[in-house]
Amino acid sequence: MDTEAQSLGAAEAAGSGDAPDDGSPSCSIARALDVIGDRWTILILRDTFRGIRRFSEIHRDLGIPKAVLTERLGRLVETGVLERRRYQDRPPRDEYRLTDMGRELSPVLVGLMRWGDRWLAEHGPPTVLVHEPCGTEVELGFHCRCCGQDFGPTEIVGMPGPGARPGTGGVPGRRTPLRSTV
Amino acid sequence: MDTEAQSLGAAEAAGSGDAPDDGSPSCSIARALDVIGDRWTILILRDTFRGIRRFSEIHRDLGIPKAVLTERLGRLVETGVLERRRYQDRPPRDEYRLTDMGRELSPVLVGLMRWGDRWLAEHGPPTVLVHEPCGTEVELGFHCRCCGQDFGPTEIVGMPGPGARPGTGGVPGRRTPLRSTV
DNA sequence: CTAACAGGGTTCGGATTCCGAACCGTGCAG
DNA sequence: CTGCACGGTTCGGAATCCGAACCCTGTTAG
Repeated sequence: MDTEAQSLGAAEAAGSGDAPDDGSPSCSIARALDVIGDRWTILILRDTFRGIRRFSEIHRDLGIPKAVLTERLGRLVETGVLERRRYQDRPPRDEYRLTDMGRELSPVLVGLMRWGDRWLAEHGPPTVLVHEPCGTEVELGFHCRCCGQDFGPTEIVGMPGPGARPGTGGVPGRRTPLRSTV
Repeated sequence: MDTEAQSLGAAEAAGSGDAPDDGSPSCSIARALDVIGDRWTILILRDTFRGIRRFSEIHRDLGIPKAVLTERLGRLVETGVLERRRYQDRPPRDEYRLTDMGRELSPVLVGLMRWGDRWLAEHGPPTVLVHEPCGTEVELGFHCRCCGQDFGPTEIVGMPGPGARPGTGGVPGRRTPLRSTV
């Protein structure tokens, strides 16, 4: 039988997803989810990527309760994903803009979008993303700088990195013997 | 001033994120979030990618309440992201495995992981993903099949696709005039 | 045969969080 | 002075989440 596993976080295969000692998860996915792991938060970010940046605009667009929007925007600003910036003085109005940190979430958003396009869109993609200079549809995928190749998840393996915690699964520095089961 | 916007879903810039007429959102990101837009759900998927596939293993690994795990696994099976498969008969034991649909979420998971590595990992990435054939670290990014180039989010624009709803923002078929503000 | 145990759940209060509607304060504009 | 838009806060009630306890099936030990 195939008891082999597949990539993604092999280094802490036996650890709990949560706080082993210092209160923060030892997995980058879990840590990322502590910041943006919430439906509303992701939709707010989608809006800011689309240029919808003001409290009232986001509120109108999403139908999100104001109290929740206030809380989510505050948290995003606090963690540095968005910044609050005054864009006019009379009357004073602020908008919420993506920081570099926020902008680097684009692969996650695009990944969700492509997946929804592929598996959940009855009538085809509502929106198509194209490479502006040439108008071709954008691809999102894995790439190897060494081989120059594109490839799928089956060719990926995980191994402990510099931030691996002792006692959370893998022997530090040694490659965890995982292979794809795809 | 720059009132220009950035990619991602331009086609429904004025629409609500939710159900315009048939009860399902007209944005693929929102639709995707209806299926996997939950912290626990994503952590469960992370585990299945790592080869943790049994109820008790996931329960132990995440510390998730059993009732919640039962509900999430049921929903994932129902939507086709996971499948429940018997892997031994005496005693009867099942495991939850990724389907093709589930496996195609890998860019989202990897995107979250890279982002967490880059912005939230104090001591460096807990886990490193490498291209198995050559051992080089995996890159995740946008690619243009036409130009053969890799590029960032600033070179992406959104336009209405075949599944765009009338009255949700853009004129169908016409490119929405968005540019990056990065 | 009986006891003990693991896997995979279900049930049940109590604590959080979410939600929608109403209200509030500031700064214009008429 | 009145009205209005923006960006919130406050406030119950409803939905979720949580941990602990319990349950059923099938297996292994004595």
